[in-house]
This record gives sequence, structure tokens and C-alpha cells, in this order.
Amino acid sequence: MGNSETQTRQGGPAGRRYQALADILQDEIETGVYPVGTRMPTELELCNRFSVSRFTVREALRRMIDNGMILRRQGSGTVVVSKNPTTMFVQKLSSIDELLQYSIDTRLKVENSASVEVDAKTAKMIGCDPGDAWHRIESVRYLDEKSPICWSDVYVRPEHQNIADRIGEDTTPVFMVIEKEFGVVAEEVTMDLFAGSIEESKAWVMGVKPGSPTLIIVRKYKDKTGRVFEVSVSEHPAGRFTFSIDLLRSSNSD
Amino acid sequence: MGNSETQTRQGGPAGRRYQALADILQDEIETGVYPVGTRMPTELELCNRFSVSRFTVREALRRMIDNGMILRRQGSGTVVVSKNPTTMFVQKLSSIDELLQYSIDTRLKVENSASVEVDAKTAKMIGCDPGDAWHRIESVRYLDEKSPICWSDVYVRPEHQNIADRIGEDTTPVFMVIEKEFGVVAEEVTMDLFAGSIEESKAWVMGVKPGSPTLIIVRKYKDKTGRVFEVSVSEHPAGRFTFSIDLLRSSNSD
DNA sequence: AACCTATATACGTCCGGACAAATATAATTT
DNA sequence: AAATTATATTTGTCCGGACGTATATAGGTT
Repeated sequence: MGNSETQTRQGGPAGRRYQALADILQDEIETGVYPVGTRMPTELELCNRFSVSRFTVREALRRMIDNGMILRRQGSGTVVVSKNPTTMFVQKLSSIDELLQYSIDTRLKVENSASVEVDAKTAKMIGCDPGDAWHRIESVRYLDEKSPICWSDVYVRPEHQNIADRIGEDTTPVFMVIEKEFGVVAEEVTMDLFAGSIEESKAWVMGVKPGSPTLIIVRKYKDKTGRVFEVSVSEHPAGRFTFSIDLLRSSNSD
Repeated sequence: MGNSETQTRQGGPAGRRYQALADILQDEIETGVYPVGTRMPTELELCNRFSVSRFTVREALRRMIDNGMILRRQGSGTVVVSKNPTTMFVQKLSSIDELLQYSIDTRLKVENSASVEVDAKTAKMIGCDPGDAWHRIESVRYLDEKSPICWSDVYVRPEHQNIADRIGEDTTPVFMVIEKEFGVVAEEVTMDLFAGSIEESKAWVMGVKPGSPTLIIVRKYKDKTGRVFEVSVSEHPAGRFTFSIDLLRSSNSD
């Protein structure tokens, strides 16, 4: 990268200099020049070695941050945290509806609402201890009057139990009602999807044969302290519902 | 932002100037000063209006890009694409394994490999026209010798059919073999999950009763032109497999 | 040895300037 | 009017410099 006279990139490979540098550094990490856990050269050292400005170095490192290969801390330095670029694919959810994957005109109808002590089986499914006190709202989600999509058991904390009255009023998701009403914010949502058989009581409501296949989705909503403030267990009889995910290769242009 | 004398941030609110600017601009977008679909002021105009350098403006706009509010194109300008910061929840897949959700020590065993013309039912499932020519690789994924996890039908383009020999050699995912072998790159992956009943022939191999519930996952791999170059249909008998998604509220400060 | 302090180090923020590359616009030609 | 060309506009890349702020290190104190 001879840069004696000016910086006019004449003769250069039409390339982004920082990208070329990022490629080199990534390669050096992969080949073990900078092992994971160790510290990389400082910005100034990289500037001197490659005869580029700090801007170029920082731009290169910025990309490597996005790729999850390095981690930087002011005053400390740059640490290698991964040998190969991570976050290959990214899913972006642009709205709550995409998260829940229901069109806004579906509606919950509450079948039952009561405080319960969860049994062992449920405790395992929703990820709490047996005997914990939760308020369970049993409901059915309808597309229209005659078309039940899924059975949904919503578990909320006892102190939030009065939100049960609000369910079905409009199409607002339950966790958003809690957010608005009690000020908690869902910082993390985990979803588990697996297949199962529908039990007799629910099968009757859903209009399918007992034991027929269902897609079970367990959603756990956590606030920033990591405390789960809502768990929902939805059972979708086969053919009623498809869960779709669209993953795009992250545009970090490796 | 009175900045008449110098840039030495003396008296300044200890603040990141670009962040303050980003906040202002985001607020102006939300309040309709720059409606969605219209073009925002140029960098130079923002520099003048706020008496900051281009660096600061670009840094602010960069954050708004990450938030999905604006879109920029060289030579063209900056367009508002969203009123409020989108991507409320972001899923990051740190590796291919997370995408496939199998630990690296699972292994595919090919049961059958042949060119087929897809029938109507399969065509609908994998999203192509009936009669289209694909090469189908039927296989079973094992955790160890005795533990089948799922049945997997992998459809690849006829011109890629010879990769069938490579499956099972190591634990590399099929689409990565195609990527490496033929140079195509998966730019987008869509996944559909739903419940179904396992058919008799597969049930026998998987060691479950015919008609028992399964989690069916259909994965479509597209290159950058949008052409699907691989479709895999995996059937996981109930109890064998859980698909987990972890969504984090995107940390774009706001 | 444990604690505090001064210093050096390294990343973060911000400026001004310059040229490159892509796009849009205006002018010209056909 | 349509197509082509020239020009202006706008973002992208890159430089050198300056100072702020957080962290680590070395030194001194208790």
C-alpha cells in the first residue's frame, strides 16, 4: 500500500482499503497468528504496519466487531474472541406481529382463568419449579367465529392476574398488555417449538381427534433482570398453522 | 448545539455528539418532519444546520441505518423508510450449527439418492412446480449409532447431484458443501415449521408408530438471485427434537 | 502485602480537508 | 421525443491531526 506522494488510490485495486485490511486480519486470526483469547495489535501498530490511517484501521476493526471476531474496550485493547466470523444469518423482526406470526385480526377467547400451582410436567415445559404459583389463562385463538387456530395457555405472575380481563378486548398481544400496564419490558423472548399430541379436553374444543399431532410453541418473556414474567404454551393442530422464519445473510460483506 | 469557538467539548454534556444528533433526527422522523418515503437532508445540509462535522453527521446516520429507519445510496441520498426504529427483536445465529440446531456430532446416513420429478404434494411443500426435476437424497440423521433424530429429504438441483457422495463423509451441512463445491452462496434461508403425521415407511426407520406426530421443518436455501438451490424436509418424531429461538431486543440504544 | 496515586497506554470522539464513485440532473445530439 | 453525453450532486473512502475517557501499569505509601 505505498502511499508516498498522496493518498489518491491510483493503481489501487479499486478496493476498499479497510476491507482489504479486515480480510488480512481475519485470515491471520483464522491461521492462528492472533489466537483466541489474546490481544491484537493496537490501532497505532496496525497503522504503522500497513501504512494506513487510523480511520482505515478502525473501519476494518469495526467490521470485525460486527462479525463477532473481536471485542474492544476503551483503554484496554482489542481481544480476539472467535476464530471464524460468526452471525452468518440474521433474522430481523420488524413488528410484534411477525414475532407472534398472527395477522392482527385473530382474537383470543378466554375459556378459563385461575391461579394454579404448576404440576411437574408443566413446570418442566415452562421452565419453573413444580408448585410455583402462577395465574393461568386458558384461551382459544380464533381467525373468525368458526375457525380455531390454536389452544393457548398463558401463565402470568399472580400480581399481574387482573390483566385476564383485558385479553380478547382487542388484538394486543398479552405481553404488550403487561408491558403497558405494569411497566415491565420484554428484553428477551425465547421460543421452543416441538411436536406433540393433543389431549382429549383440548381436542374437543379444537375440533380434532384426541391424540392427533400438534405444533406446540412455548414462548417465555423475560425482563432485563432475566425474570420470566409470562409464559405461553400454544398448541396448533396439524394443518392449521405454519411457523416461518426468514434468515438473511448479514450484510457485513466479508 | 452552539459551537462557535472550537470543538473542544468544554462545557459539553459529556455527550456523544453524533448520538444527540441521531436522537434529534429520529424524533423528527417520528413527528413527521421527514415523512416515510421522502428524502432527508444531505450530509452537508445537516453539517451546516447543526454546526458539526461530516464525521458526526455520518456517525449519527450510521446508527439510524442500524435501526432500520433510513436507507442510503451513494449518489442518490438518504431516504426515510420507517417511522420508528424497527427490528425490535433480533435473532443472531452465531454459527451454522445454531441454524441447523444440531451439535456437530450428529451425522447423516444416506438411505437413497435418485433423480425425481416432484409430485403435486411435494411441490407444494417445497415450493416449486409439479414435475420439476430435482435430485432427492433421502437420509436419516443420527446422534449416535442407535439414535435416529430425524428423517431428512434433501432436494438439490440436478447439476449438483454428485454432492450426494459427500454427505455423511463429515458433519458439514449439505448447503455448505454446495457452497464450497459450486460457488453458490446462500443469501437467504427460509424455514417453515409445522406439525404432521409420519408416514409408514419412514416410521419404520425412525422406530415410531405410523401416523405419530412429527415436527416437520422445511428449509429453503436461496442464492442472491433468489433461486432456490436446496430444499430440505426434515421430520422429527415427537420428543426427539426441540427447535429453539432466542430473540433479544436489539441493543441500538434508543 | 495491601492500598492508593501518578503516569502511560489505547480506544472513543471530533474536526477539516481531499478525492473517488455512484447517481441524478441538465444539456446536447440524433 | 428519445437517446446520449456532460455536469452537478451526494454519498463513500481516506488522510492527518487533536483531545477526551477509560483502562492498565508502575510507583509510592501505609
